[in-house]
Amino acid sequence: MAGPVGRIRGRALGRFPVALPVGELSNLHLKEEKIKPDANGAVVKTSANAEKTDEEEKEDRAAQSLLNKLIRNNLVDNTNQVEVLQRDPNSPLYSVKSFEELRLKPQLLQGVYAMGFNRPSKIQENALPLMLAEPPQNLIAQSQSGTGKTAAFVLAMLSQVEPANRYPQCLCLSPTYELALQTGKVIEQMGKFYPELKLAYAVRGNKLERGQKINEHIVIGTPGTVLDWCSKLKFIDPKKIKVFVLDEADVMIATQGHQDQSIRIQRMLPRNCQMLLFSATFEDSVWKFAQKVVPDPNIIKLKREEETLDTIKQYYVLCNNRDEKFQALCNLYGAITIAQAMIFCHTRKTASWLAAELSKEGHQVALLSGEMMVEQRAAVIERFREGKEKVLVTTNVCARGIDVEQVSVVINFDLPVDKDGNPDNETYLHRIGRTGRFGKRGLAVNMVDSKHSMNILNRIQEHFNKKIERLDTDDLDEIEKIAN
DNA sequence: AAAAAAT
Repeated sequence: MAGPVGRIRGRALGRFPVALPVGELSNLHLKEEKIKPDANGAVVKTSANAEKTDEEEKEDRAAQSLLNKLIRNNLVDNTNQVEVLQRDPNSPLYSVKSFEELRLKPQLLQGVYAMGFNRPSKIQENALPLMLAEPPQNLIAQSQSGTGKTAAFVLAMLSQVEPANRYPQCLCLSPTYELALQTGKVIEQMGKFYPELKLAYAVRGNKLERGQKINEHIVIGTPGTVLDWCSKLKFIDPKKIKVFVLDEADVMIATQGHQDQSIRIQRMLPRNCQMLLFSATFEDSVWKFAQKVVPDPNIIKLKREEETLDTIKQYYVLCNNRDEKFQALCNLYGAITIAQAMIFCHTRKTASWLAAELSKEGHQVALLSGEMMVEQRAAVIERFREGKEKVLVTTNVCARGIDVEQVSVVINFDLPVDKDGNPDNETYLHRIGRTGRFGKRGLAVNMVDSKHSMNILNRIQEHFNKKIERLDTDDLDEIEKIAN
């Protein structure tokens, strides 16, 4: 192991002095001319100041040579799996290996450990120091499903809360009702050692009285309700929000997603509000848009080949029509109910049809789609979380973010396609990411029912450059194989 | 096509 670099010195990173190797390291930053277009052709900006004095040039060269040395000594991540681009040239290239290093408030650190986290995950190592820096830094961060993004931004929100101030200081948007509830629970758990901390859910079904004011410190919600509460209904004063989080950020700012409402909400926030965007996927055009709407962003980006999780085995089943898909699914039922499974359909109609048909065959399944009442939706997802339901038939409403550890199989009864019928690679990755959480093994089975859908699957395969193997559901040995 | 929505 290489010796220490620089000297350890306190530094005002975050609200508390942080011990970190500053000295030479503090001069380390990525130069604009070093940044090349990434694999997707996007060029990312890192440094605001263009002109440099001779002195600065010299410092830059020294910093670069130190960086090279550090890389040789493996002190800096040189695997190139991720690109971490920091905006502030004066902040050190820095990642934490323990939660203690972040100098979190004690009650927050207590919450972290109470949740069973021991060491920061990869994304947490890199994102937390940036998010907790002083002054607050904006961040656009990409990390695979099930790698701890939620805990990362929840920590960022909680560390900014001043409980004495009885008004919303942090706002987090989720694309769906179920995900908002889930993220809310994480906030509550992680913040449970702040006795005063209050959280408000701005979601459908939560009715407030006219003229009422939200005095909770953190608001978690879905875009439509949050926008209403901020504008027309005036329940929330957006002017005092310090941290704005977009979870599943790509779908939140996509034109065909929740762009309208999200941007309208963003415009109501104060200019110096910290913006944090997190997702496992950022399709090229959305990535560019994200960099336009986030001022001076820091960036954590995955290379295409690192987007998929190797722990998730992917298969396809070849059928000729919907009835054959149904039969194949019935053959699989025994294997998938060893643990829990999620079955995705393209429409609400197909989902409810499929749930009904499986029930008729004597297979117990639960159904969850956006056409149901929110109370019912909350009850179903709760039963699924508790393991009272083994199989959940659903639509894209559950494609993103839903974290049920026992889910070991994801079935795409219909392949994910967008409104033009093209393969929806991002949704594919999110769907299969409902399994294989936190390094666990997972299985994805795609049901192909025509030449057309085989073509879609092939294009998904090519996009991720990942082999999807054929599975024969009439062969019991094969099914045995997937059941482990 | 789904989701969001006190319209």
